[in-house]
This record gives sequence, structure tokens and C-alpha cells, in this order.
Amino acid sequence: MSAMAREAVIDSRQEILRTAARLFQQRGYDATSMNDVAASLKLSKGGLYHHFQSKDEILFEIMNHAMDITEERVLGPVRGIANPEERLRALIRLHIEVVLSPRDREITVMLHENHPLPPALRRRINGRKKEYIHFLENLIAEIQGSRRAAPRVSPRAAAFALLGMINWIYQWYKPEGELQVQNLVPQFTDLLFGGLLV
Amino acid sequence: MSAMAREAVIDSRQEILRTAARLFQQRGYDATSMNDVAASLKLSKGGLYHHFQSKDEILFEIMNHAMDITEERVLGPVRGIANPEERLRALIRLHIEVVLSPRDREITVMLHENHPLPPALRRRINGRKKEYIHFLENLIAEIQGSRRAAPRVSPRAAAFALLGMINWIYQWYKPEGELQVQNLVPQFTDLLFGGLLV
DNA sequence: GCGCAAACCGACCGGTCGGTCGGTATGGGT
DNA sequence: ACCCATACCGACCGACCGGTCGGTTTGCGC
Repeated sequence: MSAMAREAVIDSRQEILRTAARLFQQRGYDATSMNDVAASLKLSKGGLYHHFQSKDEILFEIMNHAMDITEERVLGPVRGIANPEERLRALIRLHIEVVLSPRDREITVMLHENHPLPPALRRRINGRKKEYIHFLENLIAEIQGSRRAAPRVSPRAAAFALLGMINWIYQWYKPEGELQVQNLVPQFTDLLFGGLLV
Repeated sequence: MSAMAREAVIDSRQEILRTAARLFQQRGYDATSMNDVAASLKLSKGGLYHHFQSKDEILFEIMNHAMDITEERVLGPVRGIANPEERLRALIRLHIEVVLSPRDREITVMLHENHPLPPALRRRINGRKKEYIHFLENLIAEIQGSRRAAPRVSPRAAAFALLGMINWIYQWYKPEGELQVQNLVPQFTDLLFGGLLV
């Protein structure tokens, strides 16, 4: 197989994943049939099954890609920042931007559709999620460690709280609403660092 | 119809809803068939349809009941508290307890399954959710208003952040994990009021 | 102990689902 | 010009879905 043909395969697989992710996000995974996905790509269902073995595989690849995006666009840039507090501020901003990016529907699919994945595949996704949580937990511990007294909030609880704040956004966010991404980032950052009353 | 018979009807409807909520939470709404629900109740599918017109109706009643529970067990007790800060502290505790209560599976079904609801019914549930958000937003504004300087975090952003922190818990909470409800409540409360470093 | 409505059963319906398969079109390499 | 892997089509499958319906059982009121 030539290099060009190999890349064409990768391209068409990724185009399928992008379209499927869009449909899964809009209608939900169970409510979207393989026929729907195929038709959106101007493809027959048989043609679609030439590229993927099963609906499960498509969902898994979407979620795996979502974790790739997270590592590339959140963890990657953040690792280069020396100051821990600035590192966390950047992580909050980048994570929010990824969740709200209209281009990356894979993220919200991953956040919402974990039930339908077969257990073996779900464990692999959960493993990658746990890496992210540990990174965040250690980062928070590092920031807190520089203070003299032991903080009242454990790094683990703070990490889950922050993830909840951010990952829940897709449930209520409206692009036309009064709370836009540019207000959201500083407010969530201030809240995490200083609480309600700062 | 006698009073006893009328209550029996209500009872059997609520027993169906309880069982359906348990199954919907465990397997997901779409992945649970009416046959599954009927079989769990030792009922035929026809018998189940004697009590409910459609699967949609069951889901709607579960979510409506979830909002009833929230108003009864969170908003109700909280309204009697005069001090705004104490009111918010109680709301956080009660809301977390309701989300984590193994008895009230309706709550997590409501949090997770909004897509499958027909638009008309979904609007009714969303209306009730918005009332809760406004209550929380006004409460936060009241607390912040007692301070001299204008806070950096708007009541709206803080309300959504708090809801995200709490409503996301069902995604990661394990009863056997190290983060139990009795640690969770004070830590989330401290975080909201004072941030990471307090 | 009879009447009657409510509760329930089980067979059934049309439709859709994820997935399969034999066959055809296509286009780059030689 | 021909080869052949790859891409793709479209008819088809068995299972199961939500929902219906005619008929039977059940149990309370009188």
C-alpha cells in the first residue's frame, strides 16, 4: 500500500469519527443509528462497516481521540509552565476551552456516553481519565504544599470539584447566553483559588 | 373507587417508578426495555402498560419526582434558615446527600437522561431546574451583598460552578472509595467559601 | 355469591436496530 | 491494457424495540 493510500484510509476514518461524534453529541449515542451516520457521510451502511467493525468501535475511537485532544491541547502546553500556580491557571483555561470548543465534539461525547461502552473498552478510557485526575491532584498538592499550614481541602476533593465545575458546563452552556467563555475562565479560576467572596 | 383502591393505584405506580429508576440508572434509559422493567416487577409488558401510557411518561414522572425530592429535602429545610451563609452551607450538605442517597436513584436519572425526553416534557423539567438555579443564584448574591467590595465571581457563575461540583459527583463516586460523603461535604463547602488554599 | 371494574396476561404488530454478504465500481502501480 | 486491492453498494437477516389488544383473572362493594 502506498503512503498516500494509507493516509487516505486514516483521513476517511477520522472524517467518519468527526461526523459520528457530531451526531452522537446532538442526538445521543443510542438514538443515533449506524444508518444515520452513514447517511450523513453520503455512504451506505455497508460502506461504513468497511471502515469500522462495530458501533462500539466508533464510540471507543471517539473517546480515545477525546483523550488525545485533552493531552495535546491541555496537558502538553501546561507541562512547560514552571510556576505551579500558573500551571493550574493555564490548565483551567485550556480545559474550559476544550470543553466549549465547537470543533471538538468528541469531548462532550466522552463526558456523557460512558454507559454504552463495553466494559473492556470502558476500562481503557477510564484508565486514561485517571491519569489526568492524578496529574491535576498532584498539581494541586504542589500548590498547597508551598503554604505553611495544611489546607482544609484535600487535593483529591479539590481535583474532583474542579473537574465537576468544568465538565458540567456542557449541560447548561448556551453560546448566546450571558455567561461566555471569556467571563467563565476568570470567574471559575478566581472561585477555585479564593472562593465565593474574593 | 374507594380510598384504599386509589392509594393502591398510587402505590403501584410509585413502585414501578422506583424500579424503573433503578434500572435506568444502572443500564441507561435507552438500553433498558419496557420488558426489562416489567420483568423486574414480575409483570408482563401488557400489565405494565396498564399503569403508564408510554416509556416517555415513566421517564418524565421519574424526573418530576426527582424535582419533588429536591424541593422537599433540600429547598424545604433550607428556607427555614435565617442566616444566608448558614442557608447555603445547609443547601450544599443536603444537595450532596440527595445526590448520593442510594434510595433516590431518580436524581441521577434526571441528571443524566435529559436527551431522550420529548421536547415538551423536557421543557417542563428544565423549568423546574431553572427555579432551583435562581434560588441558588439569589442566595449567593445575598451572601456576597453583605460584603463591602463587589466580588470577582458573579452569583450566576458561582451557582453553576457549585451545581457542577455536586451534580458531577455521581460520575466518579464509589461508596467504598476514600472520599466519603462525610469528608465531601465539609471540603466542598470550604472550597466554595474560601477556595483551594484556605 | 354475584356483578363489575381494575389488574393483568401473552400473543401479536409494524418498524428499526446492529450487523452481514455477495457483488460491483474504481483507481493507482506496473 | 490489465491487475487487484480497496471502497463501496444495497438487499437482507434475526433480534428486539415500543406499543396494542382481546380475553382472563382477581377482589372489593353490595
